Amino acid sequence: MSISERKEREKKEMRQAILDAALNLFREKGYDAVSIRNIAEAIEYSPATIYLYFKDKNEIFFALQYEAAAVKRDHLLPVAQIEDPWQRLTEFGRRYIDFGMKHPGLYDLLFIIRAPMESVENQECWLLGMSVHKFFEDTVQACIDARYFKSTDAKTIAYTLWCHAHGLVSLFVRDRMRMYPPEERGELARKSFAMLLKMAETL
Amino acid sequence: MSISERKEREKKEMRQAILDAALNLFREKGYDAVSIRNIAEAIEYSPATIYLYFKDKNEIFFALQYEAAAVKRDHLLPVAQIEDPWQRLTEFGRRYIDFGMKHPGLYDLLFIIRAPMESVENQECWLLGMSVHKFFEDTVQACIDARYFKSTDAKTIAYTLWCHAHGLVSLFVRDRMRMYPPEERGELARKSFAMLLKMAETL
DNA sequence: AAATTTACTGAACACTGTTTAGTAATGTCA
DNA sequence: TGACATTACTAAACAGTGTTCAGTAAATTT
Repeated sequence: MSISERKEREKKEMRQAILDAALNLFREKGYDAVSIRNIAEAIEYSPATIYLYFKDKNEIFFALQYEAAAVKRDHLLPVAQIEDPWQRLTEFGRRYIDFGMKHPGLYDLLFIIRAPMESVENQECWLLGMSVHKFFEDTVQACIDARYFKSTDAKTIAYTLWCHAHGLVSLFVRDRMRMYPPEERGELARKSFAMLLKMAETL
Repeated sequence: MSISERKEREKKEMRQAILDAALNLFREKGYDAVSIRNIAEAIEYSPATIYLYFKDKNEIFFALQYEAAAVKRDHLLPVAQIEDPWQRLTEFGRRYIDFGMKHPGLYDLLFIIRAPMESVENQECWLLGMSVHKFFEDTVQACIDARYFKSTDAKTIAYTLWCHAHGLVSLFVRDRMRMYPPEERGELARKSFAMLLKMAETL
């Protein structure tokens, strides 16, 4: 059955080609500014062809969101190797912010864009994101167990750290740091992260 | 010149009617989901009429952004009455978060939606926002002067506090707290704000 | 009363997401 | 090999979008 195998492979390639083109366009112009016709033109097929591979424009979005979640996981999970929980937590935070800065388009996709949460694709994405979030909360708990924190409220600690990191990245990604000169922004973010760590040590 | 006065008044009323209708629709359905035709229908005029009062759809957005900035200022600036800088700062933070929770549509308009920043309307909005931000940074500086903080890096402290508050609000506004049961979210946000204040005391 | 200015609109243009009917090529099987 | 079925794709259409413009009817000025 080599023929049907080739067909299936080609189908996957086509699907991926659509996703690649879509991601490039989304990153350049944003989700709403990209039309199905734009994507179709980029892959040199008719708009209707896209609908043979994706139910609608949303489903393309969901598939990309899943890809973004996978990239994020791969960016973060290497820290699982770090034994010391406090070091693991700080490196996790550093990498979380680094992911957002390096892939603003993906971060947008995952945490900022207003998106309906329905499809199967998206449920997988959700589960993936949840597992990373659980790893994060577990690391906070490990810090508590190792007496790095006096507080024992792991959930609130994790959420508070997350708020800071998300706030930092999304102010950056959505260009709400105009009051700070461009060349200072990176430095300010780094200083703020360091300040948060200092503060967190007193928890 | 009572006639021309009436005309000018009517012109302002029409402009405001368009803005009111647009804001209602934007809050219900989001910026992109609202069409000029929807707004026109709401005020019972033809779509073309809208263009006599606004250059394009973006300019309606800018005008609303300015209104949002004014609402935010009115929500926050009463704390200027509070003498003690630390109390002033904490109440400012509480109100900032409160504003975001109470007016998610306006918060979105101001800090999340990807928006080109060009028009005159928008420049006024920017100046308004800057003045509130300056008040915030001044309050942090006042806390430093009153020895509430050991650190003297007002800018980084202000930015760090802002990151947390913005992260907290925007995770809420953009519905990224699904891992926490709905009835716990408010409580978690309150706890996190309290935790940040506790941490900030050690700065 | 005539001329001008104002406020508004219908209809069009080029775009959007999506559906449908149809085509041309490929794969299957007698 | 020839007939049939499936696959992969598309042109064209539908209803929607932001926006423009020629035209109109009413209000105001002369």
